[in-house]
Amino acid sequence: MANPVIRDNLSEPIPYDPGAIERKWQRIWQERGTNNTDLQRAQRPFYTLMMFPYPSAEGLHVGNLFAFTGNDIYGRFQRLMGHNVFEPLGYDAFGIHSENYALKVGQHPMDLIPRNIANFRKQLERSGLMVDWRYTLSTTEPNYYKWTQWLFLQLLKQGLAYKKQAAVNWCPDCKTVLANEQVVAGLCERSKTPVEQRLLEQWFFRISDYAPRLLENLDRIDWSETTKTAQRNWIGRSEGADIAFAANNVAGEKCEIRVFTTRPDTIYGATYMVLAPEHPLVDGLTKPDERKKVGAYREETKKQDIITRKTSTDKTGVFTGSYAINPATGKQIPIWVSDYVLMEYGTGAIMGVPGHDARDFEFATKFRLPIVRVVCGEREDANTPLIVAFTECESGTLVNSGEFDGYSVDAAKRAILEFLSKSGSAIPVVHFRLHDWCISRQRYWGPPIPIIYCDSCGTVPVPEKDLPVVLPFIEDFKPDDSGVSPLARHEEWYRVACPKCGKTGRRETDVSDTFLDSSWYFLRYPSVGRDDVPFEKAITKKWLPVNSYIGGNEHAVLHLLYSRFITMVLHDAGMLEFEEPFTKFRAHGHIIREGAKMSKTQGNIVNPDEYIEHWGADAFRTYLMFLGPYEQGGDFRDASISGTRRFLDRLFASVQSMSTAGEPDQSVMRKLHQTIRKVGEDISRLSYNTAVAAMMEYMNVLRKGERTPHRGEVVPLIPLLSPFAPHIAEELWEQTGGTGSVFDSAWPRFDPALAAEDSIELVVQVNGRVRSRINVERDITEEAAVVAALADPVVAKFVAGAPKKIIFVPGRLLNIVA
RNA sequence: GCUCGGGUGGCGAAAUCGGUAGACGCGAGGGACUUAAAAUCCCUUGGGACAUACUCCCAUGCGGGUUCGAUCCCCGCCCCGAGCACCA
Repeated sequence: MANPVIRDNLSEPIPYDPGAIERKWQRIWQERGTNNTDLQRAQRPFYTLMMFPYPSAEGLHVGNLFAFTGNDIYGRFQRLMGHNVFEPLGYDAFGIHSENYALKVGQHPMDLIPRNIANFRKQLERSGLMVDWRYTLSTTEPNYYKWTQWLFLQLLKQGLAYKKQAAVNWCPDCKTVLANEQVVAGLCERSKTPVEQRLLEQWFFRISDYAPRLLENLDRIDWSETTKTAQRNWIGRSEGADIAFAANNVAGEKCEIRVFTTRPDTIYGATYMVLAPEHPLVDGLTKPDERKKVGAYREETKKQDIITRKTSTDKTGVFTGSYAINPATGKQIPIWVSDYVLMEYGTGAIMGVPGHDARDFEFATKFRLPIVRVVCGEREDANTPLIVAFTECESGTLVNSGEFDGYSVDAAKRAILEFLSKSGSAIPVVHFRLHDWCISRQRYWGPPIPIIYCDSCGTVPVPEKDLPVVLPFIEDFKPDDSGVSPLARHEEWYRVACPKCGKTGRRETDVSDTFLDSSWYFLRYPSVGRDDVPFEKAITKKWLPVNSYIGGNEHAVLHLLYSRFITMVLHDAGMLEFEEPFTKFRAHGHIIREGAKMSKTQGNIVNPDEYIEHWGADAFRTYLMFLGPYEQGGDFRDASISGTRRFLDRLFASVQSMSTAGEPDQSVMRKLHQTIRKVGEDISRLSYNTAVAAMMEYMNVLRKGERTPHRGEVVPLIPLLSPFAPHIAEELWEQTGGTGSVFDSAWPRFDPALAAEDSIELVVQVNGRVRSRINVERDITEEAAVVAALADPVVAKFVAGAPKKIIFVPGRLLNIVA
């Protein structure tokens, strides 16, 4: 292969021209199919997955490239380690982002998205990813979302999809449903109108049924601890009790109010009860005199948007006029209604224990309800006044609690629960805060939910053979004041024959959440091209679960949880053999610039094209990996890119000038083998910045004092560098006579014997302070080391008499305690 | 408020198991080459004391503790970032 660089002066070394080299190798990879994986014949399959991007009109972001490059390096490394690596990439192109952008620029997403994708593809190819583009996908393609709809039908069949009324944010001015992100401080982000709650019929998935399993499996998967912690908190297991409080409703009938508490030990301190405004018992418990007030309060809380309601801490509430009986004390306690109690959690009712819960304390203070101390700390007694709620429980002891006085909190939890259970008024329960997944979106740009409503047959699923329910092209896709999706206005699409009886029915006009699109895309990649099945059995068995997944932690509790849920559902339906989709997951950090996350509003976005143009994709990739620890992210600073570029220049120059005469230098070869080991270990644990540093350090040794490096010292560095800078590596591999692609060669073999040092620098400390460093044999004994150390005048100066104690760390350090 | 990350030179950072603090890179200063500049190459570069060297002292957000020895472990704070947030 001819060198693309034209030499006009043969005495000058050929300069490194990344633009030419990168174009050349991107062409060759394409022609030879270097990045393609033979999925059928692969012997050692390794599936590496990166989070597919949303193809924005602005194009590829440095953050995308940071994420993809880190994945690509890992994939290329695994290939050099002998695996058949499959590295696919696609587009998450449905959803509110695309739709809003299309609305803003006055274009149709069906026109916009394909253009964005084409642009992304071009940018991605320039960045040198080892992606097998034969297996790409976009969630907006009918042959993809056909299976997203199929997935919905499977959940329906399993009884895991259901419809119920739920609140959504509604902007009365824009007359549209808003996503939570579009509500800023209770106002619509566009019109600044106060947002209201509207109740709509929406589809839900029973992810909460899977809460215990989603939680327990976390102990068995190799994921970033930060991600697992986020999921644990999100799933939110809490152990406690359901306790029944007896009351009489206004009609004089007995009724029972069930509350959930994690602190049954504090029941003697329960001086009132609170029901959520939506609680079904509120009507029956509200006395005629209070009806007006309670009704008004319920109306008012309904109006509040979801976010304001969840985040306001100012306590409000109204008294129903009724009382319940505290089952422990037998006393009457007032029943209140307040929106600080949420209908969605627990039983929608609580016992108010103002002495030992900060929120109850605030509420009781505001409404002058009695506050009773039932737990006290070491320096307190039953009469110590409460200025704030006492919530420390570890060392607490019960007081004012009848026969349980003196019990520790832990003992009391068990004893009181047992006592209440006997009378049938309490049962131990475990609650999870994980809510069912609402997948309905009253929008246009998504896969239509495959349901038909028929006046005779009710809710009828679209038969699988009729999938996909194609999203029609409609000119006016803007949401309107009907509160339903714009699709409802498209008569000929909306009216459809019922699959059961043939009479005219109505289609479901909501589309599904984009997180449903992305909850299964990794299952699809290996089966791209198979239109008869969502994922083909044999190929899925061969390639899944995913071996390595690296992505942003912002998806810890959304995409990553949904994917696990969907995988479990398909496993339970007998369609998948595994129940966890990603064997290994690592969360990468984020690139910031000038102290802030890069964003358009901050005006600190970096366009990768310009950098690639100027420095080359290889230098840019290497820089991104070098700027900080990959799992923590780092600061993007233009100035530092020159360092990684210089490093590549020096490697390129070394290959042009290396000598073939004689033998490689032994001490350089020692450093080489130490570098081989370090780079391999560092890539394995995603410590990319130190891997690059190690190669730079080796380069410094290689060229120290303007020495001419030997061929044997230089060539092994090429595969080491290749995951980071694939183009220059291919070029130099070819120049040094390598056959085929460097990525079909092998990772250099590490030889421990060649890496071992004969002599070491032993650190000598006196009383833990470094006083000297002495050169000794690698395996020097403690006795010999002490003799050598005391021979050092500086050490001797600090050791007056006989040493009291000697600490010897072989090969490293000697500490003389004088 | 809760949870999880962080805090180390002028800057980005390293130190994998409690054992040389600051590898590697940027920037800065000096030098070589050049008519000159750029590029390249070489040297220096945490602070302080001494004229220099040897050497010594100080230094990993702050205050304590454990240890022969702490950037690392423990206790109590401060600050920054991310996520969750009236979850009973």
